Amino acid sequence: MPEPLEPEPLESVPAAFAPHDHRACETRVLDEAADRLAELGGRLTPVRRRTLEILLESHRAMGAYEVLDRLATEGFGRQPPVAYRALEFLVEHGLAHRLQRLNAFAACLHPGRDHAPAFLICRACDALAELPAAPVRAALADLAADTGFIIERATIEAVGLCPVCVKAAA
Amino acid sequence: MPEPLEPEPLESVPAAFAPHDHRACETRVLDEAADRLAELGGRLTPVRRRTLEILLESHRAMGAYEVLDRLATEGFGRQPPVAYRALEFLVEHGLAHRLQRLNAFAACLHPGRDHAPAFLICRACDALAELPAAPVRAALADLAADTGFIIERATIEAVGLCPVCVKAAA
DNA sequence: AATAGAAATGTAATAAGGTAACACGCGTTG
DNA sequence: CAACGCGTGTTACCTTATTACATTTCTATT
Repeated sequence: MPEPLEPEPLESVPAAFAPHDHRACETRVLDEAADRLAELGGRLTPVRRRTLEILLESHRAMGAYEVLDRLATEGFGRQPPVAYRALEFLVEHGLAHRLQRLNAFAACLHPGRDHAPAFLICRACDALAELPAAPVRAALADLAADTGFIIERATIEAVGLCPVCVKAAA
Repeated sequence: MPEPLEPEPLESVPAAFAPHDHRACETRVLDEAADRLAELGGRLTPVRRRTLEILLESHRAMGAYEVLDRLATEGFGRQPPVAYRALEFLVEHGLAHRLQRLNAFAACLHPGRDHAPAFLICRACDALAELPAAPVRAALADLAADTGFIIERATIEAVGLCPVCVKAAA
């Protein structure tokens, strides 16, 4: 049964992996994005806004060219830089993430100040969950500290099966 | 994969970040590779062996096309699949790693020991260190377990400055 | 030794991902 | 009104990776 939606759910099961009111999800993120850009000074132009909406339509990571196709059919430019620039803008302003493993992008569901999540990617349904990764990063920082290496950015991405697909497989 | 793990002679500063007898380093890995393949049944053919040697020549991650150029000038095929297949073989047999963040490959310096290391990549000198990542993975597994997600593979890569370049910068 | 089948190697062709360089239009602002 | 920065669009090109298929080499039998 669909779970009731709480205002600020500290999801023990990320929303990506469970049925939820996705419309609300989108709206919330778009609102937050506007706020955030007001603070930071960035402009949420039509292409950029549409790009974010496209990313938000599913809990999936999308390739730049997939986004581009969508933009092109909606009357925006059809050359790669159009998508890359919009995506880069979103990433720079903390509104989207870039997933290295997939060479793909996803909307950021929790735009916030210092925000460096880990990702869980379901290989069966492509669902993508964004987890607070503080403990993981701490562990990594510990290791690195011993070596004298200074971490500037770290990528933590896991591929596997989400709860839904685990059940489906059984 | 479930292999007896010898006590790891873990350098507190990975060899990649410090001067060391690299010739010995190469020889050791090549020997271990041969052993490992004898067990597993893989064949270390000329292209494959040469590919591993090329990766071993530096503590860096190399692009597939960089490897391919080397192979081609040495008389092997000059089409991409030549390099990709050899690299894929090495990765499958635990003799090399694929770095997602860089779209690149590196020789595995500890074949058979820690099959799932974390990587530290120096953005200044491209040095690459391979660290046992058990604690990091444990932390990640913890997070994932709460969600019911089953991790099959995880990528943990950090970019920053190695000790040598930190000093150089100062 | 002969040979069928599997494994490995090679090729060409193309897909997918990404960047550089430049032109135009639009709002600010001096 | 310039002059400017910024955003958007374009063309052209580069890098990375895969598909499909032909050929050679190994290996395990007879």
